[in-house]
Amino acid sequence: MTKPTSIAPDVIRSFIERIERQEEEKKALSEDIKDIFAEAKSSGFDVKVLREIIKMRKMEEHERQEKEALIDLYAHALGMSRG
Amino acid sequence: MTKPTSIAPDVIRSFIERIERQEEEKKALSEDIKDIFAEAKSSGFDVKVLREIIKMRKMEEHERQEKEALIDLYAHALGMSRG
Amino acid sequence: MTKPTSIAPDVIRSFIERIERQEEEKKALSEDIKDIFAEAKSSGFDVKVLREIIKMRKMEEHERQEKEALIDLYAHALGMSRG
Amino acid sequence: MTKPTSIAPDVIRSFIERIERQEEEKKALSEDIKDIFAEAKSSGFDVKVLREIIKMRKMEEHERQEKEALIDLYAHALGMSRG
DNA sequence: ACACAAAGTTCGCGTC
DNA sequence: GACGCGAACTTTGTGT
Repeated sequence: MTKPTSIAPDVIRSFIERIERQEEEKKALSEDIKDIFAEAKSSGFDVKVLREIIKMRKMEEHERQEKEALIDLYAHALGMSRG
Repeated sequence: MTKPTSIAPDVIRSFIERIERQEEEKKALSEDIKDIFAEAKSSGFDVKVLREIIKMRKMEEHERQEKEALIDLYAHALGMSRG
Repeated sequence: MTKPTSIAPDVIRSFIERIERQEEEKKALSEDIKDIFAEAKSSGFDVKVLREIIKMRKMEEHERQEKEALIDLYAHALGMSRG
Repeated sequence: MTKPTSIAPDVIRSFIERIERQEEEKKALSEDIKDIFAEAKSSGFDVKVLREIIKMRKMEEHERQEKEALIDLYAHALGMSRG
């Protein structure tokens, strides 16, 4: 068996390119979102208000998840299992 | 009137020391909090559960504030002022 | 023609949901990227170094684009077109 | 003698409120620091540079402490005490 | 020691 | 064009 002479340039390149591809897609999505806000604005909506609403909806979702987590935690602390 | 020959070493020193003092206090508070958790633990409480409860209370407070912000935002968007 | 009774709840809902959908996709991509870094790490690569490389490549890309822009500028100034 | 009906609600409440109080103070300090930076900025200082200086001073302090610790270590190893 | 979570810091956009 | 706000990334701390 032969020992590799260096640290696999192909492998590292592959990782980097995969990541860069995903980041490109993320960037595209960010631009899409920006466009939607612009569209909403030109439909007469207040962008700041929209952002605030979206933020609140996200928090509500998050809070719901936290409640679930807390219930689980109590259940375990009390030696109960959920089934 | 005389132009200062350089950038006020005393002034910059003062700013830096004021900031460092506050950061010291912050660090002390972090340690206090750690101690309280340790104390609670040795009183038989589950630290993880405590953290979760505190997190949820914080979120509820935050959510309340967001609702206020949204109401303000709507009020402004609708040309109303809160008096 | 009927006058709308309020400020188009359906329209605002549509905007918000479109945005939320894109944000979900962004989040999914972020997790994908995280996974790739994890995979690279377990292949023996240093994540911090990888990040650094990616950052450098991005800067180089940026510089390349600036050079392109400059060439275009000159080309136009000289009445040339790139074909 | 009466058996407690549950797991000490007052005690847990006390712990939580003590922690929350310390966290409030931490938050207040963070805001103070922010204000000081703002004040420095409006006095013509570059906030980024200030941050960098503070970071360096912190590192130097850290190194100093390590040296102290090393000296202590030697002192103990040699049966000496610092008076 | 590793992974997840939170905090702090930096970057980019919109506004004035 | 500078300022402030909001989002993204990085880094530090915490729990497993």
